This record gives sequence, structure tokens and C-alpha cells, in this order.
Amino acid sequence: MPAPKTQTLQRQEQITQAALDLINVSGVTGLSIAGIARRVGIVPSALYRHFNSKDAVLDAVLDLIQQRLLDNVTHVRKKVRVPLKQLKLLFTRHIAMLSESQAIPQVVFSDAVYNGQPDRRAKVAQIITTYLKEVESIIESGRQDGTIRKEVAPATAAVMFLGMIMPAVVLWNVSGGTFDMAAHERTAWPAYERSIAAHPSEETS
Amino acid sequence: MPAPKTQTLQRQEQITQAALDLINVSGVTGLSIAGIARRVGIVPSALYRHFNSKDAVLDAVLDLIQQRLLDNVTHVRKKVRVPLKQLKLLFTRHIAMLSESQAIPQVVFSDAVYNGQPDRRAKVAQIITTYLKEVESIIESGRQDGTIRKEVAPATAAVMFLGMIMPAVVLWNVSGGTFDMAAHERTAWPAYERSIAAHPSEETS
DNA sequence: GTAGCATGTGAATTGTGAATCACAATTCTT
DNA sequence: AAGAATTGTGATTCACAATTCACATGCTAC
Repeated sequence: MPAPKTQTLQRQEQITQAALDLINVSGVTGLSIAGIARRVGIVPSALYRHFNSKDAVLDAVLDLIQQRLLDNVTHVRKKVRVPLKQLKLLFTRHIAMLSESQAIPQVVFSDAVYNGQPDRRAKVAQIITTYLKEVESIIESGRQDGTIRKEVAPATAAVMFLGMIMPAVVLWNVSGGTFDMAAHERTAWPAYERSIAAHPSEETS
Repeated sequence: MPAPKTQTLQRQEQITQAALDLINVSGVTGLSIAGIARRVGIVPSALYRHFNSKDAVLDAVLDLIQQRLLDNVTHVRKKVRVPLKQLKLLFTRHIAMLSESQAIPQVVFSDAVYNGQPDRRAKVAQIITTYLKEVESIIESGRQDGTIRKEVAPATAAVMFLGMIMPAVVLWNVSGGTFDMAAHERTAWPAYERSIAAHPSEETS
């Protein structure tokens, strides 16, 4: 029984999502046209009605990832107003997001990216840079309103913000979920806050 | 003309090193028996005289990486005595090491690791954990001699130490060398130091 | 309702890379 | 120097995955 016909636009979404799911399970290496097709419920060759190549699918996945990341930022911006709180919330949400689905680090670190066409590497670079710019902009607001110290360089602080997240996620993934993410959240944030805030919430020294 | 015969032990070293080099250039995906063999100067099938499988080669590469990482720590320990200075030196050397050869992040993040046999993931976990333990132990010395604040949790501080390095390396790789690593070194370290040191070297606030 | 377009299907093609094998050349032992 | 062990070689097999193609079927406009 053939799969019901579906508009290319919807199929593209289904395919991109299926690809992301598949990467979650099997990594970028395990990403195959056949695998995606199976998940979508069509036959491999049918996939080519909606994407020109596997590479095109990967590009779409990258777009999806970027969208997810930026959605996260937008949500946080709406939810809270104080820059420091925005950062903390963003931190929490990110940790949650990345430990649920390891696909994002998988893709970002995959050598399909590093060693594929330069286009793709550039795209990943752009995704990360864009994201960092958002974080920087939050930090900059904090500097303006005095909640973050003036001597803090937004660029560096943004990279270190990533630095709170990345190793934790890697440890989480590699340890097979053993790494105590909650504890990391509790201890890492105060440390980060101390290094940038004008008046850390708890004066411990 | 056949390649000169060479003892398995030497060949294994050549092969492991060649594999690491190849990963530097083409990533883990680009790692092929044929590619390694070409670099070593033998024919693909000859490689099986010295390794049972490609996986075995990858395992050897992991061992090599672990050795390099720990050598780094040992060297730093010998070179300097003050814990904070040890950390700073370790930071510098790490950045240098990883930006020269992107192979290490490539392997550590590769899905050959994440989605291969659990053995391998466990091995990577052990490598990272062991390394972190070393960093923790340096931090612990600092707490003992009073140069690092008592409230600093060694485990968290060690993870954040990684956090200074990881994103920088990723940015460096992804940006194709555009990211200003030297600037990061100059700005990130003081920030990190401030968050753990008892008496930061420059009081700026 | 029918022509034309969009979507789905199975078979066939092609490429790639790991692994095996029988044989050759070299080195070691004695 | 003979025989055994080690290492190197080329041809070959095997599995797997991307892509193409000719054909089938459903959908839409007129």
C-alpha cells in the first residue's frame, strides 16, 4: 500500500524532523536515506521528490537547529526581563534541550560539517556566531543597566557561557547519563554569575 | 616495489600516528584503511598484519590521545609549582595543542564514539574523567595552600576549566581560524581566575 | 472526466570501503 | 643454507548506501 500523497512542504518538514530524530539515535553517520524514509513511511526513492540529495536534507536539519536555538532565546527574552535572569533561564533551558536530544551537538561536531563542503562549515559557524551575538546582547544590556560589571567583555563572557554548557553536555552524553547535570546547574551558575555580576546574589566570601 | 618489512610494534605506532594525522585532515569519517595505508607506505591489506580491524586502530588512536593529554598535565606539573600557574599554563598549552590538531575534538565528538560500541564510549568517558580528575587535583592543591577559595567546588571548577577550552576550540575550527584565539586567552583566563582565586592577580573592581 | 502534474514505488546502477585469501618476498632460527 | 615465521601484495568478495529511472497512482484544473 503506497503512502498517502502529501504536499512537498509538509513532507519536507516530516523528513527534516525524522532526520533529526534519527541523528538522536544513530548519530550523523547513522543518518541514511533509507532510515529517514522508513521513519516518514515512504520508500527511499520517494524522498528524492522532496529533496535533491542527502546533503540537502542535512542543510535543512541545520536550519531547523538554528531555529530551535533562536526560539529558545526569544522565549527567554519574553519570559524574563532582568538580563542576569535571562541568562540563567537560557542556561537551564539549554541544558535541558541538549540533554534530551543529543542531535544538536552531534551535528555541530560532526565531521560531515568539519570536512564537508565549506558552505556547511560556514553555516555552522554562522549559527554559533548568531547565537553568541544574542548572548552578547543580553550581557550588554546587563552592562548598561549596571547589573553586570563594566569590565566584562561581552564576547568573552558569551563564549564562557557556552563553556558552561558544552562540557556538561559532552560529559552527559559520554557518561551515558551518569553525570549529575542538576548538580552542575546548581554549582556552575553561581560561579559564572560571580565572574560577571556586579552584585552576585549570594556574597559567600 | 614492496615496502620494507618492519616490526609490528613500530608499524603499529606508524599506523596510529598516520591515523591521527589523517583524522586531522579528513575527520573521522575520512579515516579509511586505504588512507592510512597510503600514508604509512604499505598496501591496505598489509595493515591487517598489525591490526585486526579498523576499530582496533581507532582504539589505539584513543590511547594515543589519552597519552598526549596526560603528558601535557605531567609537563605542566613539573614546570611550575603554584597551582594557579599550573592551570594557566595547562590552559595555554591545551589551546595550542588543540588548535594545531583538530583531531582530538574530532575523535572525542565523533559518532564513531557516541554510537559505536559502548566500550568505546566508556573509554572516552574515562579519558575525559581522568583528565578532569587531574585538573581537580590541581585545584584541590590550590585550596589547600589558600590560593584558591575554599568555597570553590573542584569538580565544578574543573568542568568550567574545560569550558574555557572547548568552545574556543570549536569556534576556532568552525570559523576556519578566524576566531581570535590569542584574545580569548588574554580575556578568558582573568575571568576564570577571578571566579576561583582567593586573591586575583589584578584587582579590577 | 480527462489531461497534466505531483507523488509514490520497486528494480537497477553505481560507488565505496572493510575484510579475506592465496601467494610472494623478506627475515630469523638453527 | 633449509625451513619456519613474519610481513607485504593484488585480486576479490561482501555489504551497504546514494541515486536514477521507468512506471504506477492519486490529485487538480479546466
